[in-house]
Amino acid sequence: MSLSDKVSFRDIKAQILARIRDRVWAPGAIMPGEVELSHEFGCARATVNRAMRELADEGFIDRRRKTGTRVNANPIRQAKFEIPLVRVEIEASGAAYRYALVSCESPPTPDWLRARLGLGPDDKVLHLQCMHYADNAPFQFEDRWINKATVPDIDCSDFETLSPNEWLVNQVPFTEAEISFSATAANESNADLLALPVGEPVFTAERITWLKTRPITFARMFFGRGYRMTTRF
Amino acid sequence: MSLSDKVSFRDIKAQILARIRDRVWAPGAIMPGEVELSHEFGCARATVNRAMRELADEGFIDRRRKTGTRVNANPIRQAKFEIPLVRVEIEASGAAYRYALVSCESPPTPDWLRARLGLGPDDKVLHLQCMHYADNAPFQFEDRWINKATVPDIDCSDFETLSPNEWLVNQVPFTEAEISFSATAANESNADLLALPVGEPVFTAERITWLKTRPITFARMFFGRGYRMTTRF
DNA sequence: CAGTGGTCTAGACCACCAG
DNA sequence: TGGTGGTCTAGACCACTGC
Repeated sequence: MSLSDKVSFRDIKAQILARIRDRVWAPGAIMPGEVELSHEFGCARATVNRAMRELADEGFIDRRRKTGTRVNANPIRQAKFEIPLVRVEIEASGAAYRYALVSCESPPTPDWLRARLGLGPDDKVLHLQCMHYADNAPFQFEDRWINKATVPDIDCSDFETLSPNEWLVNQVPFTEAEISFSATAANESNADLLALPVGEPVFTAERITWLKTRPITFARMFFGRGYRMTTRF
Repeated sequence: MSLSDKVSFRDIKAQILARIRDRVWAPGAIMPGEVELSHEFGCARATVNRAMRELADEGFIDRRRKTGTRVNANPIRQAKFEIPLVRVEIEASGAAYRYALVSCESPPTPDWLRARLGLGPDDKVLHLQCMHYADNAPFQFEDRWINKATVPDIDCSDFETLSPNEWLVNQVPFTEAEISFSATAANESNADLLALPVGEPVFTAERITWLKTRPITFARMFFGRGYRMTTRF
């Protein structure tokens, strides 16, 4: 490191984090402003700004105009989970991926779904169920409803060999999504498909997507035994 | 909007996203470079840079020197979950929070824990179990091990009224964390505390934290019936 | 009103890497 | 080796908000 080296926003982030960790600036306390720090570190204010902005995004500090920047007392750390396609997730684990369509039909729209997605009285839906296997072991059972009003050119034949998951990604962009995770008990239909006893705990994901304000699809995904969703930071 | 208004990186992000959504730039295709876009939008390159950098962070595009920027074919969208303190989570829901210590002791370190945390043969641990209630209903059962080598000044008396969760946040900063979620079956000890039948599905979180390379704590958190972790984007 | 963060600019140099 | 993204600078003006 020579004197001519420019100071990077990464160095500044690390410095600030170290000072927070070592309680140089106590939780809840105001820390120096951008101008002061840029003098101390001998760099431009923009550089300090980027460092502090990223720290704020990551939940370490709280920034407010006029008041200044405060060290976050209860760091609401946020965990990021990557949500890849099932196929990609399975292939990344080194296993062979296999897809199978279980059923596909166009039933009358159930009331609960109408309520959940905010569908109009005449909106039709497609209902399909399919399986994703990893090395021929059941990995995920997918139970999906698709709004025909938003996705008109759709037909069960589309899903003979391609998962709806992937078909939708390629055909219908979405702008909003809601995901939730929970633990449910295997019922008769998914216990059978996942090769589990009825009542067994199943890691379950629900996902709704919209294009602007128009609902596209509602999906429930039931994962096979022992599934874990993990992240590090 | 007047001609004199400066172009914001937000506008540019929105524009680019719209073009990706509308397949103006197809998935997998190279999109124009920063210089070209800055001319088109009539702004500085730095502004385009910030817009594109954020889109890259969010997983929409893939940037490489020399090659240029590519629209991501399989958008590995990442879901961010906020991981607040249990107390904060409960209070935010409008419920009254209550904490209760179930047990606290210093047993011989179990081998599985030694392996899991990479503890040395002489490292001692503290084991404690506690409950978090929301409006007096069981919300979360916490089963935690703390490494005394990393956290020397620790004693069961610290946790009579303050949850270990909160104590650690205030006393011991961490640098690394690993979190994983799964669905498990209630066993006899947690079924009783959570007021659930044995075998009932339980949403379960495991968390390990380190200070640099030294393990601090391993915790398992079992959530009461119907718990959901939700996010939107 | 005044102080702090938020953003944009114009220009510069650097780092990486495909051809 | 040239082209593209990555970053820093110095300066400017704006926007929000506590006093």
